[in-house]
Amino acid sequence: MNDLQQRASILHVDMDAFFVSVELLDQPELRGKPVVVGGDGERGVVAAASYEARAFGVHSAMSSVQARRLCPHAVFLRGRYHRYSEVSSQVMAIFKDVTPLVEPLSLDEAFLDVSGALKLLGEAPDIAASIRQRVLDEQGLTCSVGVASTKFVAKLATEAAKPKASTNGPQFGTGVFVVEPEETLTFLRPLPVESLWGVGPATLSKLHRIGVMTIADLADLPEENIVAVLGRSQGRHLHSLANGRDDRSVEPDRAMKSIGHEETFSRDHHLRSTLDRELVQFADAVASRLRAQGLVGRTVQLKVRFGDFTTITRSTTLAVAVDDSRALLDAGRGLLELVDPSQGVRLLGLSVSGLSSDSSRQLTFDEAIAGPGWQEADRTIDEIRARFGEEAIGPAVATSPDGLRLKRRGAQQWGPDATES
DNA sequence: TCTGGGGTCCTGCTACGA
DNA sequence: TCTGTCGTAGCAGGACCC
Repeated sequence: MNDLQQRASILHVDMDAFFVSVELLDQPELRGKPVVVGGDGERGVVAAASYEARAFGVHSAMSSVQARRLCPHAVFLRGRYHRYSEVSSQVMAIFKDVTPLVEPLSLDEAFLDVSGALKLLGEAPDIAASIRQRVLDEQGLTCSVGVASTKFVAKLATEAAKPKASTNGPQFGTGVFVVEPEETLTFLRPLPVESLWGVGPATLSKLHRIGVMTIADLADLPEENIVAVLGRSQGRHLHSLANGRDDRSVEPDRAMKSIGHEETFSRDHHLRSTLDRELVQFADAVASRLRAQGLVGRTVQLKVRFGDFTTITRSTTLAVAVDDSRALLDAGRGLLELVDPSQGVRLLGLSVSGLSSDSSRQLTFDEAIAGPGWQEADRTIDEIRARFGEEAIGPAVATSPDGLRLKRRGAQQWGPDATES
């Protein structure tokens, strides 16, 4: 099968400035103004910037401090992960109405394989246009769509379709950009090599060192030269992409591989006892997400980032897969013992991998003898939260003057609160 | 003036059993 | 009995993505 001869039937849909656009839906008076969504603390980052803010050089992943300096008159909003998640589900539902083959990449992006819908709904570019219209009509949001015969070219095509920021305000994009199979190489070759998915700063500097600046440069080198520089797996992969070859299919049901929670503290912690209190809450957060998804995990990993930004991980694999907060906490505490926090810990994280469905869960020796103690307690907690709300019950260390403050996914997505002490 | 949180994937090393 | 090899699992770190 030659990828270049397939029909263009892969769509990549990307919402335009998604988090900002959702905020503008809820606060229309902010339209036309520079708006930045992200963490508001000293250690926060920008999650999304409106095209008006981008014109001042603000972009996502930039520190909030720097964004404020570049665009002091911008409206800064703290992100609302759950709201974005809710809107995302509605947008994804529109995609799934078109084809069951939808692979979400994040809250605001997905691949769609519409090859099965061509007979019924028309050519892929027409389907792309109708999806854009439906998202606008039903959700009031704009998106850009790339159409191609492979996933990564579709993703690059989306970039070409997107609006661009300028000092005269946002310049509208084409909305849909199509790369027909026979145009693939003409489209790819002039692009800078870092446009390829998987070329980040480290790989880019290796490629620059051997004179590779564009995708054409990479495509024209013998594969073994690239492999010598980047290693077998990455070298072969990028060489294939540069030549327009990508046989990855759209995978609608990708299983989750790990679940974790991590937080950067507003100031460094030097005491193990302080970190332990955080760990209690992380274990509660991770375990409750495991149970909510009917999963159990075996490998527990602790992540520690020190004040100087060096990061270490320590992990352990348990005899049996677990989903209870006590087991996660015990494992996490054992790993924390291996770490000396005296130099100052900036970030702590706890995650679980080696996931499987909880129906395959085995009883531990202790449970088999004494019955499921902590599991029972956790399930009771789940029931109380289901009836009375998430904050109805939680670890004692999570109590604050205004009640419980549980660690939850997205609660601190873009850095610690400005108000946090 | 630094650098979030959620992940995935790959590589290199070590240990271990066959 | 000793030594080498091979596959696999576990662990740590790093690169990358949005």
